[in-house]
Amino acid sequence: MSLRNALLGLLVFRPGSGYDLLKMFDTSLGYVWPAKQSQIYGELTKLDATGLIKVTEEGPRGRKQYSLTPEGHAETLRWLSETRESRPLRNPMLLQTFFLGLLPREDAVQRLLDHAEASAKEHDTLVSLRDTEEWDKDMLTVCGRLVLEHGIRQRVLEQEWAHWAAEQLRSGHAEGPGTTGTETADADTTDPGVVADSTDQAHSGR
Amino acid sequence: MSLRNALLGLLVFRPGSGYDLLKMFDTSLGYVWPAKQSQIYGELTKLDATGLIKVTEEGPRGRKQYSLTPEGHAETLRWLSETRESRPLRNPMLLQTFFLGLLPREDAVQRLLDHAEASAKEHDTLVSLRDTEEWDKDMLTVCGRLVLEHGIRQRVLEQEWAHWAAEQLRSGHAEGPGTTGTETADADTTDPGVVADSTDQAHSGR
DNA sequence: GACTCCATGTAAGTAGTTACATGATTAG
DNA sequence: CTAATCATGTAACTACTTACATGGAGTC
Repeated sequence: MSLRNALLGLLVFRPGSGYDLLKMFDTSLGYVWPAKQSQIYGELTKLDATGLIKVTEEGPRGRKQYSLTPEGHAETLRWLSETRESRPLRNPMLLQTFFLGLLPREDAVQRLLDHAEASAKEHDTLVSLRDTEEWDKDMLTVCGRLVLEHGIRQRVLEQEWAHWAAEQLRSGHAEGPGTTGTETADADTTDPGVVADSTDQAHSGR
Repeated sequence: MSLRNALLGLLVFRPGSGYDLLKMFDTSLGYVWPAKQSQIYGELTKLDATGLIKVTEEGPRGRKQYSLTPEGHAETLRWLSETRESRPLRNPMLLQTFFLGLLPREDAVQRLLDHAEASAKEHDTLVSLRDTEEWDKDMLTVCGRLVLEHGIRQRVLEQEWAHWAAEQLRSGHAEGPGTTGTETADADTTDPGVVADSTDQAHSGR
């Protein structure tokens, strides 16, 4: 549903073709909501069919310029005022972190440091974007700037967290995958399962 | 692909049925990678078919206990060492923020404050989880704790950012949608109207 | 006997990705 | 003339969601 609202939102500001919208996704909106060409065109067709947008002009090369209908405009305001969208639910990087203990400890630590470094690079990109860009005062750029600032702070968080986490692993005494490890615990669930039955795991990481 | 790796990852620690895995998603892993019952069962069937897991025991009520095969184990280590998963790509809340300027200013500000408050509540929940839980030293809980800490820091960030953003909107002088119609600004490309007087975008985060 | 929990599965639909296919217009 | 850019579309696939359907086992 969100792609739909993203498209409608963009069309509030000015009419545009699928191609125009695609460019806007690639340069700005895509940071928080990426979309592929095929998905955008498909969604526009659906929006047209439901009457939330309509073709108001046709240009060269079969260009179709879409504009919001009053219903589309109303729908956008409804979406903004009646729904509160939440944070992202899935975080692949944290999923991997959850299982990082299966790697040899130095590898796991390195993993976290790599993440910190990657975040630092992204941080710099975003900061220079913030400082280079013309930031006038229209709604779109004011709000775009709020979003950008979120991204910057996020990258700072990632770095700080990753360094902290690396330190935890380094100093912690959690066993690596090759040692017997978990035996301290196991109070909770019934199964003493623990990985360790086969010794070959010791060096399986690399 | 990630659900697959999440399931394999859990099965490294101990064999379990679809039902067991579902519970683990609901209580821990689901914070970073939610999954529904139907998807889990479907994925397990596929993993069984590809030989990454197999049924090692059958219990009452048709219970099937799955265990990793050596191939499944290798695949998990490959996933951990050879792929680096990235941050979430889509953030519904930020998508909405991008268009917040379409609401009357006080509504937009309120929106951000609501987000701050919701984040504060989540923060408290996570903190009490951290402080209540038994945190022994086995791999799973050590890494789970890293993930939890990320969540806590994230909620702090959300609050700080939301308050900052609300302040930006409050003090900024961009017009709300009621004042000058952006909606009337059609075909001309560069400026969808709505700007206003006063100066400074005082900048920067904290 | 009723209720809850354990346990699995399938069907229909939405959302998103990858890849292919086609052609017009413009700038050099 | 040729390469880049503008412009749209479709087909096949993977991932995820919602809803339905069924039944065994334990417990009050």
